[in-house]
Amino acid sequence: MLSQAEENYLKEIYALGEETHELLSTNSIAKKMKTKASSATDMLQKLSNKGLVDYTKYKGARLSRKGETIAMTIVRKHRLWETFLVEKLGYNWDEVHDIAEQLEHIQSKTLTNRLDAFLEYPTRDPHGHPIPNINGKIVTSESIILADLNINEEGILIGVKDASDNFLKYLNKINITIGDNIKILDIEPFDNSFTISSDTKQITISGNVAKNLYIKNQ
Amino acid sequence: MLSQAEENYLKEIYALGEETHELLSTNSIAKKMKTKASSATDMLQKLSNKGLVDYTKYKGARLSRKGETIAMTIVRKHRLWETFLVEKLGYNWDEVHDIAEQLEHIQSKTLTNRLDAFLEYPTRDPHGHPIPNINGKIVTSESIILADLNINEEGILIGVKDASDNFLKYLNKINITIGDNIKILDIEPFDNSFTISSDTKQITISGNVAKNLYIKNQ
DNA sequence: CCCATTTTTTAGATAAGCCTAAAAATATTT
DNA sequence: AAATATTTTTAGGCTTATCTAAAAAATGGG
Ligand SMILES: [Mn+2]
Ligand SMILES: [Mn+2]
Ligand SMILES: [Mn+2]
Ligand SMILES: [Mn+2]
Repeated sequence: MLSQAEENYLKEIYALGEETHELLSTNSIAKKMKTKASSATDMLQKLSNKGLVDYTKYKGARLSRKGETIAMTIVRKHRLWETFLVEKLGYNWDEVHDIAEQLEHIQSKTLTNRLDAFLEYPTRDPHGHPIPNINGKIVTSESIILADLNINEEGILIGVKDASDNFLKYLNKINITIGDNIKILDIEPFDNSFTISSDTKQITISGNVAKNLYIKNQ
Repeated sequence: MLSQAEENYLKEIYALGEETHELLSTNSIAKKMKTKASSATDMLQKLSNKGLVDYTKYKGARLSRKGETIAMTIVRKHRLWETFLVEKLGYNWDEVHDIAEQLEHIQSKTLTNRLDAFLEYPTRDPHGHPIPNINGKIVTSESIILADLNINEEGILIGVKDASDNFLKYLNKINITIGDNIKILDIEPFDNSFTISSDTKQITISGNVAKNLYIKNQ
């Protein structure tokens, strides 16, 4: 059985490496864990001894097959609990992360799957992030980044890349939610900002914001 | 913020002292925590420094006012989560303790109360144990022990005192559940066993079992 | 390719929570 | 009331996860 600290490391190493699957630097892992590089080194050595990461001194680390499997179970639990908190307890999408951060560590062979069933097998969490299934596999429709759309193209907002408090609160403020139909009206080459219509309203968002919105690939 | 270990101690000290409110010996606390007396001493010193127990070296300990308040919030969480697991996720009453043992430590100002509302403010958990309300107060109808009833008296089973796996599985086996209408048919003075009718069926239980069943005081 | 800078690892400390063994206090017997 | 037994505390160790400071390795500009 892994400690909460070990599980948190595995999950964040997964998040960091998800896209590139490259070796990750000790520093990048330490930063993600909000800790010091020396602490990250300690943990990488421990996880390496347990066969959960492939780690070479001074080179970097990535999850092993076994480590990735465990990381997926934690991601699954995190996202299912977030879904529970929003769907069943009425929380907002910007309120659930810290609670799920704790709930993801509950150890029970059956709990996760019963929760999954209770929620009727959701495929995405409140931030639109895909929920791994019981086998740890992600099976969801592909998505693209809003910033990659051209003028006059449109699609449904299915998720956010950055799920930080600040970003979610910003989206609340400009009244953009998952499920909105978004159409690109204009792209300003000068600052790369996007003018979009979302359902009825029309707004302008920065290129940075546009890079953090996932649109259903249709 | 208290550690899980500290919270577990407070909760078990509460459970031990609930009835008598007497000073508790280090040994009794150690036994309840399934740990060594020296470890219990360490913890009692720490809790005493934090003002959560009143502790006198070589004499014993009891919860302080402040410690009891905290203990009640943990008991509340434990029992609400057990109720959730049975009512919403379909667990049996003998399967939920270990999971609730973990869930009771989730820290969130709002979660417990939202869960309470979601469950429609239950007053008893799946074992019939009273659930403290948002103010930490227990407000439930009084109950008496089945063993205190006389021949021909009857009442509704509202809870069990011992909620151990073994006892719950025994009750499953003899088909006794909370809500059953139980009537005392005979009490055998020789071994203090009780012959009872529970709904339609008629069975004999030991005096020990009878001492662990709570009947609604009517 | 060398030297300075940056990154990473190691060394040594600390705090929590547990342990065993020994010492101290208390309780029980005779 | 002494001797013995039991209970409780203390002393000292271990593990996990963190930190700071120092050492070692890697990197990159000239
Ligand atoms: Mn976490
Ligand atoms: Mn999420
Ligand atoms: Mn617990
Ligand atoms: Mn219970």
